[in-house]
Amino acid sequence: MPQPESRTPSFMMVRDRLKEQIRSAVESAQRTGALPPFEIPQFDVLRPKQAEHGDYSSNVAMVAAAAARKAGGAQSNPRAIAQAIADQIALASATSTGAGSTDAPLIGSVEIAGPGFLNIRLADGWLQAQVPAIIAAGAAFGNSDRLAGQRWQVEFVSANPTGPIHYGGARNAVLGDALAGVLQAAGANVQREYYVNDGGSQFKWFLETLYARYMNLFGHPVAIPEQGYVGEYVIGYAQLVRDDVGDALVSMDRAAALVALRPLGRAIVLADLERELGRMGVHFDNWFSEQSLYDEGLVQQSLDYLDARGELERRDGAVWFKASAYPGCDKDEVVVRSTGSPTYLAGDIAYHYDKFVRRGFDKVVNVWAVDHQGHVARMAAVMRALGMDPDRLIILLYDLVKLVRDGQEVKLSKRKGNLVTISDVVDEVGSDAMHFNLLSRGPESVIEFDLDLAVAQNNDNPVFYVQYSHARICSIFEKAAAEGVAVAGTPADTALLVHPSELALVRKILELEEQIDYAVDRLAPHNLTHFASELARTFNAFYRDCRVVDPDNVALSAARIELCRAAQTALVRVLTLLGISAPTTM
RNA sequence: GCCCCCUUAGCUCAGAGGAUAGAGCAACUGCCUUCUAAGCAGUUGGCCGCAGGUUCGAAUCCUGCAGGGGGCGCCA
Repeated sequence: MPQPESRTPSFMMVRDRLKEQIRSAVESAQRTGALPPFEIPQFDVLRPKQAEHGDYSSNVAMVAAAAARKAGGAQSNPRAIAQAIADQIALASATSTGAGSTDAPLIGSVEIAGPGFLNIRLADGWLQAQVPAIIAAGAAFGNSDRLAGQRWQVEFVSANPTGPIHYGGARNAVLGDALAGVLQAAGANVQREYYVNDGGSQFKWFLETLYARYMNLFGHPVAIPEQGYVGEYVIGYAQLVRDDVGDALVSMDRAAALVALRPLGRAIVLADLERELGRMGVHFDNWFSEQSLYDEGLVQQSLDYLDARGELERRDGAVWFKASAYPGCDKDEVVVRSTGSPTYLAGDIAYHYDKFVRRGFDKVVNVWAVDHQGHVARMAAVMRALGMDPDRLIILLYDLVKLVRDGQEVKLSKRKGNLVTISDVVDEVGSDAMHFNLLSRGPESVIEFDLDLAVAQNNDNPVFYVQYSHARICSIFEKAAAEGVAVAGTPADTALLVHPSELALVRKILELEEQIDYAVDRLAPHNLTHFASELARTFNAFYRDCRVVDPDNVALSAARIELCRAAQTALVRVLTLLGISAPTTM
């Protein structure tokens, strides 16, 4: 059978190809006089909910009817217009078959239904030909070039460097990581960045706590400051400091010791953050220091820049950013206190100046918890004040995670010390279950996560369902190899795949591209968890209906092995994007 | 008071202006001589918070209202 050798991993999405074919069919119909001349309006190609309505449907005839009527044409019945378009599509498909084309025709049939929908069914031959193409695409399957050439940054987590991250931060981590993944899949050059807030008061209180714990190790009764961190983990950090420098800080005066402690404490807490995030498979390309903005004078530089543009004002001894001049902001914001010390916003202005002006990212996504929503309009104002298009900065807000244990909500607080960390939850439910759970809902929904239930219902967790399917595929490969029927990777005639469950599986696999595109569109990857479940379910239906390993039909077995490999390709791809492992046995 | 988000099956949630609103869990009924039954098939379950509007068509867009959550600091 003809193999689509020329197809690259990023071939045009089916939906877009259909749209193109429909458009040219309309134009052909207009040329032949079947349709009156009119400007082709915006129309949709979408996936019908009902399977009987085909693989795709289009409302082109309905929206064209209005346009035709407006153009004064006699033909304005949507169903009649649909018929004219369908005729042209059928004609085009029939004539494109020959001419030595390596591409099988995409469209199998077109039907007219309801008020004038065009219901399109993909051709079996085309579907069969996609199986080797999917396998060939491998880890790149589902990629597109939609964002090719663009430099993106996703800044996420960015929890204060004062100790382990609480569970709510896990949502930020999985969301940012998955988002960065789909942006990369869409062709963008993506940097994952963690903004380290080592320049503010929280870090200062952390250092003072660390100092107190350190001194306590040597029997000196230094009290933990009132705003310090009482969690016992700081004792562990203090022991690491002692391991590193011994009693060198004990004899120093307090101020000098704190200065010396700054890089030590920073390194210790960052190592802890990195390790903890690493346990969930989340890794950053860059850890950006807030303090460095001050050390390099960038805060002053960007404030001077705003001042020169007339965006600042001195009032009541403080320096204000005139945010109220911008939409969504009802008041000005202090950037330098009357005490002379800059506010957090001053650092943030410099930080974003750095992101866009110095480092030149085309787009930046900041993943923030919803309690920072007041900061969103402010940052848009900052962008405008810096003379940049505010659309280049995208703030992705996600709502909170309510952790429930023993029927009661667990309050998360580093200060109180009854910390529930990411590691705690990874220990309890596992990284994979946590990823799936936190990524199966939209960012704006509140998640109530019952730890007891998660443990008790381990087997009912959808993530296991999906992983089980993958393990099942691997098991089939072993079985096939053991029986000497077919080895994965041997050439096969995928035209033998004609069973409805086989073709349904190919269809579902091919949907991944659109799912990734949709996630990029919305900058929210939660549709991918649902897709993963659907893909697994579709595979299981195929598994039920079609025996893969059959010594009496080696050719068919080989073709089905290839289909399994294609399914595996898609499963691994979507699980990888979600930060979930694909175990070979369970 | 002003601003933002949410409200869909008993529960947790999807739903991209399209046709008869979907999954999972829970409940009930079947299916292992079989490549993983950690699976599959089926049944039950809905004034899509309420009321208007926009249009060929609204869970989806607009307005108002109710309920829930969050934000409005010379905090970060």
